[in-house]
Amino acid sequence: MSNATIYDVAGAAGVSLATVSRVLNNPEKVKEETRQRVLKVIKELGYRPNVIARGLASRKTTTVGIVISDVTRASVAEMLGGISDIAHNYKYSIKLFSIREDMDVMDVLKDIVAEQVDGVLYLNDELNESRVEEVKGLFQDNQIPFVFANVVSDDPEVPMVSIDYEKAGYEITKLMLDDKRKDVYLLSTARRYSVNDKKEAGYTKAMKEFGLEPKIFRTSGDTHVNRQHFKTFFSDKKIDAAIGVRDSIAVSFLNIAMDDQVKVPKDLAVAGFQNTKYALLSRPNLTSIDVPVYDIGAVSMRLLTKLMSSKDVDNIRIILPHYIVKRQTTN
Amino acid sequence: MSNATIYDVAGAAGVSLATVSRVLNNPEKVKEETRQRVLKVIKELGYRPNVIARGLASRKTTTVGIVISDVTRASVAEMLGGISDIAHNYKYSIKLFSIREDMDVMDVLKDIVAEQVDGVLYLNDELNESRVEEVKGLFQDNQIPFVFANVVSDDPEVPMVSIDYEKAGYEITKLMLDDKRKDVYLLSTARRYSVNDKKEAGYTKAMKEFGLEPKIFRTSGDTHVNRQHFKTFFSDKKIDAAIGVRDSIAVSFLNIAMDDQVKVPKDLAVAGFQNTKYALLSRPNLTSIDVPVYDIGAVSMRLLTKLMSSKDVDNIRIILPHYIVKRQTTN
DNA sequence: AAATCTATTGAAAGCCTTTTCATTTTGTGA
DNA sequence: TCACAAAATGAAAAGGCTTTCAATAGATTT
Repeated sequence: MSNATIYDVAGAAGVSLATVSRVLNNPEKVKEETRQRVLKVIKELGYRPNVIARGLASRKTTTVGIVISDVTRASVAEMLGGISDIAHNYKYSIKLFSIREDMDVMDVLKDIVAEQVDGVLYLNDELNESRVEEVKGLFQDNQIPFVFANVVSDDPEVPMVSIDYEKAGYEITKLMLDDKRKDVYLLSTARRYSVNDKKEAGYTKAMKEFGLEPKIFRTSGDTHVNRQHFKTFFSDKKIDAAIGVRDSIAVSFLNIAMDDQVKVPKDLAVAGFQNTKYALLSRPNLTSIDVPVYDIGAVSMRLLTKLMSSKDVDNIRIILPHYIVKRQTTN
Repeated sequence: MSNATIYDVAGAAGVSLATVSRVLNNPEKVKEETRQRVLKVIKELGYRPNVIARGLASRKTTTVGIVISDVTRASVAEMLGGISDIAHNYKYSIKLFSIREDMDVMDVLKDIVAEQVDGVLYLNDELNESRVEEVKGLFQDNQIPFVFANVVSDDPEVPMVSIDYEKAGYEITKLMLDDKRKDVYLLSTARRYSVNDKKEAGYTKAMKEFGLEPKIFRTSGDTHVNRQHFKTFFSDKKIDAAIGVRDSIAVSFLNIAMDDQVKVPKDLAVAGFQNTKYALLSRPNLTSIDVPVYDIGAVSMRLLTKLMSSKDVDNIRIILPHYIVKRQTTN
């Protein structure tokens, strides 16, 4: 059927392979007339170049590797949407690599290198600085362009696209404090990631400014476990505001508060991060920091294409704007 | 760095390429002693075979293509999780292909063929029978194994993994009817897909059994548009139960009902399909049909690996079990 | 010890392109 | 019409691996 090779096309069009290849890759180098003839044959035969052979010959696969931890997370999926759209525009294919807990990260990355991708997008926001450096080292050694998406690194050499999480953390905390709240908790994750560290830093800064003691409560990311943790909250603690480092954490906290007949936002203000669908579908609607996740994906993919084509890109560290979406869980 | 080729390994180990290749692909064919020697060199040099070259030579890429419409949808992402896990077990890489509205499906699929994937998983549940046949034809012509995941097709030749959506539709409707509800609406989508057709068929069957007229309300999938549509509902229509073909539809309907002070589940029962996180995070918690989305992904990937390795697979049509998760929106 | 197998290895072809370099064709100006 | 530069084309190498086939070495049989 459509397993015609370049030989078949060349034969049918009465030209050499080289010419067919040129028609496809450097059309301006072949005479209009022959070009049309070749294109006609290509169409008739339904010829599509074998991308593998092309990849071997040109040492370019027009494929990018996307490294993720958990596709299931709404933000990851959303980012993937942006990546996919842009990749399609630039005719890049996407290869997905999930890194699960039990895997050796560097080992997976070496596999990715062996896959001959032209570039790598690293999506895992649950990354700390030392890991970032390791990853950077590996890709640089192998001369593979890479971009971190939604990862905050202080290394100026690391190409990244993110929002200013510290500022966001500061602002949302400030919102609570300006509303005369005193016992503002930050609900963070047990494991430490650079992104959440930044949120914590912003939160802490705001609290300190108001002369208040920062109160960071660490919980697992798991909704069910959270539930257990949060239950004790209203009996034990004085609290009038809670900021979840993720919407899902904020919403599950909110739900438990509602079960306990806590008046929101009168006695308790709640806010989340990411402004996912959860925030919209929760009752009352959750105030949240809108992180332009789709855009982070799209922009980082675009940055990657630049890095893959030319060596000198002016700005390899892009901070996208965020804003607070005020809804019913805050005044 | 680690751009050692098979030649380097062969040279360093004092053997021919063929032997190195055998060590990697048919270890039993090389003497224990030499094998160890080669493996040692491979390790030292950090050699990893170039998968592109390997793909060209062996005509196998150990890569599967996953066709999706919208990664963003929670169910798609979840399925992708299952696929990814199993693919990893079998050492397959994943290439992602999104098909957006404005693209020509068959054209994209031909591209996928050109990408030389060893098999294809088609995830789009928004598929009608004729499209399924077209897709099937293309892949069969090109001898590429394929599986439809979460797609219902009546063609016995089409490999597919799904649940029995008709039965599920019947059961959830029956639940409402057994609870003495009379005005049971099905909130479906404007566009017609085989999966939703099945749900509708089950719903209709149950309604007819109770001598009631089926009332199918079609809306767009978009949450915001739904809102407009649904607003009119409580002033205009008599309704005591609503079944959304997706959780998100059910939840947005539920939210609007709650805004209108409708008593749920007393005066209005609501149920959804898929049992996503939305169902869990909504207030009150949404009753939903649990669709084992992760498993559908995992099982279909496993089925695909079978199809890719051997030609005769006993059962190419797998129906997974579903069940109703009763929560607070129904009695 | 000769004959026959079998296990192990190597040489070389092949997979389908791209790309370099050489060659042929075309076009231009005198 | 001729010389020469530019444009168009083709031949062949290269890319890194798998795989067939032939050759060698070692083991087994008689």
